[in-house]
Amino acid sequence: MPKHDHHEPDSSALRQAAQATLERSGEQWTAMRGSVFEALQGFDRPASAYDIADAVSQREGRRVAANSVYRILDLFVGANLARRVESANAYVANTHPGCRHDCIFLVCDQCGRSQHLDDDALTSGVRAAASRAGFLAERPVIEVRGRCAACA
Amino acid sequence: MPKHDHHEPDSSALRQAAQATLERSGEQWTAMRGSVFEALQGFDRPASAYDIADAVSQREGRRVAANSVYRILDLFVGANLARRVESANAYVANTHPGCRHDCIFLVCDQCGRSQHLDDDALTSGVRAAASRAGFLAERPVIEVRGRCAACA
DNA sequence: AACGCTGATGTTATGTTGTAACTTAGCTTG
DNA sequence: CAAGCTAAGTTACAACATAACATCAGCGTT
Repeated sequence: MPKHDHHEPDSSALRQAAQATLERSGEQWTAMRGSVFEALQGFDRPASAYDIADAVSQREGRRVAANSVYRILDLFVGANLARRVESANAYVANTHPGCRHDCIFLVCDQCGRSQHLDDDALTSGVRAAASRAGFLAERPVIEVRGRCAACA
Repeated sequence: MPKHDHHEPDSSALRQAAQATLERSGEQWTAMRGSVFEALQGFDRPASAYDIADAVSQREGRRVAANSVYRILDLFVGANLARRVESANAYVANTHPGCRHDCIFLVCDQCGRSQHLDDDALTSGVRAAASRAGFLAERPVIEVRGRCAACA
């Protein structure tokens, strides 16, 4: 990974992966969608649709309505490019677009940042428990509110 | 359990248990709080603060602001008389006030009803996973969206 | 080029959820 | 009764989310 690259290779790689994933699912990668994705990536914590609308508005020098952002975020969530953090009414970019598994978010009540955990044993345990109760699990929501290491 | 009782003994027992729990925590059980609790109990699915405000307004024949309901719901959640279902922006009465453990909600996307699971192995697993990540877990949010047995 | 189709976005309006700030009422206690 | 407290009322607004309809660009067809 070249250290001298000014264009943040990780984030541009992620953007490209997101684009590829979206296109593979038969959707277009438009300028607007690119802007929304980049704005989303630019936050270091879950961002609300309105946060993103503001960021995109800045970046484009014109008023972008929350409305349009919601549409695109819904698309992203459906295509797994982004995740919704339910307990924060906010969204994060998925760092592994294309890989579609349940995940766990740890959300700091102090700084607002979140980290992402994968633990298939746990998530499949949750699905199994739902199943034993006769429930058809479609979307587990597993989040933990508390204090992150930096804020504890 | 007497079948002929018209006053629904379970729910009045629950109301009494809730009252006892709240009072044990040093808070008053006022008429308003009673109304809110009973309204909450009266729903067969998670109810929003506004749903409850409407129900209480009906029941009391006067306008009750959502505001007041939120205050009381927050109190109830703090005292464990009620739980908030994050993925539904709604509240349910806790059928076991006084016993303060993590719980899992299964929320049906079709009928909106939710059921409550207890699975200490799972919830402590989630807390442990957070802990391993250096995160101080304060409030796990474990919910599953999908279809209930009746709607599947 | 004119047409009509489609998908994406813009625009406006409105609905829903949640808080904040301040006031009023009722109770308790000196 | 006055002071002090807690609960609840009132008003206003902030934040989150959706609905309905208009516009526009691209594209294939005539």
